[in-house]
Amino acid sequence: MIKVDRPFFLKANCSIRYSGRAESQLVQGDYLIIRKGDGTLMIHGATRLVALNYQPPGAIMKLKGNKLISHRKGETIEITVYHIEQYLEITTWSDNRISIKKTEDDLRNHIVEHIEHYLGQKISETIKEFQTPNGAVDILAVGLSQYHAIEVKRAKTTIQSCSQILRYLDYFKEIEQPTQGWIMSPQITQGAISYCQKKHLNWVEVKHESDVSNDSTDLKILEDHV
Amino acid sequence: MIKVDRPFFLKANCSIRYSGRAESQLVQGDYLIIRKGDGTLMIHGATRLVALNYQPPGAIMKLKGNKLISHRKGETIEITVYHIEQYLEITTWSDNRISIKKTEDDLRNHIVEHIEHYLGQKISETIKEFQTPNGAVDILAVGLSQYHAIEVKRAKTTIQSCSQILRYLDYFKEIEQPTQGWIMSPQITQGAISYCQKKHLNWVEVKHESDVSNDSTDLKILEDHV
DNA sequence: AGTTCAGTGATGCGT
DNA sequence: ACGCATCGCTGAACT
Repeated sequence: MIKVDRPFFLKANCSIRYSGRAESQLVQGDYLIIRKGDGTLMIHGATRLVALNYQPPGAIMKLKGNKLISHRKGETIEITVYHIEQYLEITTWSDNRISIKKTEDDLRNHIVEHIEHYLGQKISETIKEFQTPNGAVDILAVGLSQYHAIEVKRAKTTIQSCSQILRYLDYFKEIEQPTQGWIMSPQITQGAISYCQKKHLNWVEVKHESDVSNDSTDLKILEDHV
Repeated sequence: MIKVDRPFFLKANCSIRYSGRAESQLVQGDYLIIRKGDGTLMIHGATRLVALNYQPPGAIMKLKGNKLISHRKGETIEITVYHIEQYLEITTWSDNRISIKKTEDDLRNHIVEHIEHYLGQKISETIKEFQTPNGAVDILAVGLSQYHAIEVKRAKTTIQSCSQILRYLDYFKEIEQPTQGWIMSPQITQGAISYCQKKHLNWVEVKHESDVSNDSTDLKILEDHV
């Protein structure tokens, strides 16, 4: 008997029906089903990272005959179980989080620390996450004659980042505050470059601090050898 | 002994280190590790839908002492295993895909079929996925005096969808082709409405075909039983 | 509760 | 391979 209120691992021959924001069906087959203590439900097929069907934390599961029914905020997953191959209750399960580096936040902090270097001019003040009605500017830098609205991307900048900053510039235009738009990222796509040129946005290549310090380590080794 | 070339389920006390696009560490604890035949790797904690650490299809796994090392395109996950609680090889595992409805494509097709109704005027031609240098317009409708560039969203429209269509309008402005921008979706955010007004974009409320014909009665019956 | 945005986003489809 | 948009995105932060 499956206890649906505890975390479990289930390998079963089953078929799945989902209804909610969208609707989907999965033909009968052997799938892997995991349910976590917080209500999270995942049905995984043999390939791919993302689950075939899923429900985020908060779902309630019930067993009716050979059907497992999970429900959350108007969304329902119905698992019709034909054969159970493996059923395993998961007892001890840690709930730690990863500590992560090289995020956009890291890069933003690095840029703020070296803002005059990257903008190539005197800056009197920088504000992170400056709120506008059209969203928050990553970094707002106050120069002598104008503002600088800077959008930071941790990886490759695409054309939608250009749009993002244009929305912020719309606001500064409204309040008649001269502002230059900037994008700072390690990489940028060709389409974004073209669009930047048309819209008079500047792009500056920046590196993550850890990548920079790796370079300097190489340099030190080089120096030692010289 | 863990066979790293076959799909497996592993419950283990371990610690994880990830290095690649970003870097992360996960303190020692009891986690659930799944590896699929295509190389997919997931490390799941006790809560949340998304994995703590993961690798998409294509990763190669090797066992070195008590370390499981998975590598893919300059990205490495290192699992230091201290104690194995459960190890299970997953033999039969189906690789079917879900068939899904109420996608953006469904909605787009529905709109095209009733384009004159939704635009309230005579339309001589519609083109799906019309290519511009700034991206593809969902629906381009040719009216008597001007074009209509329509962005379709399956659910709630946010401010970034407005930006998207503005990029396409930039192109039509460049080629001096008068074009009206439209957003069609079941819902829209307040911020998007404001920005639409400023930018002279129109929003039209549209419903998914299945919602209109209210044939989701079977779901309601299901919910009643839950 | 609503809105916006980051993400190791992943995934698919186009060039 | 790169570029771009969608996703039942999820999750988090802030209003």
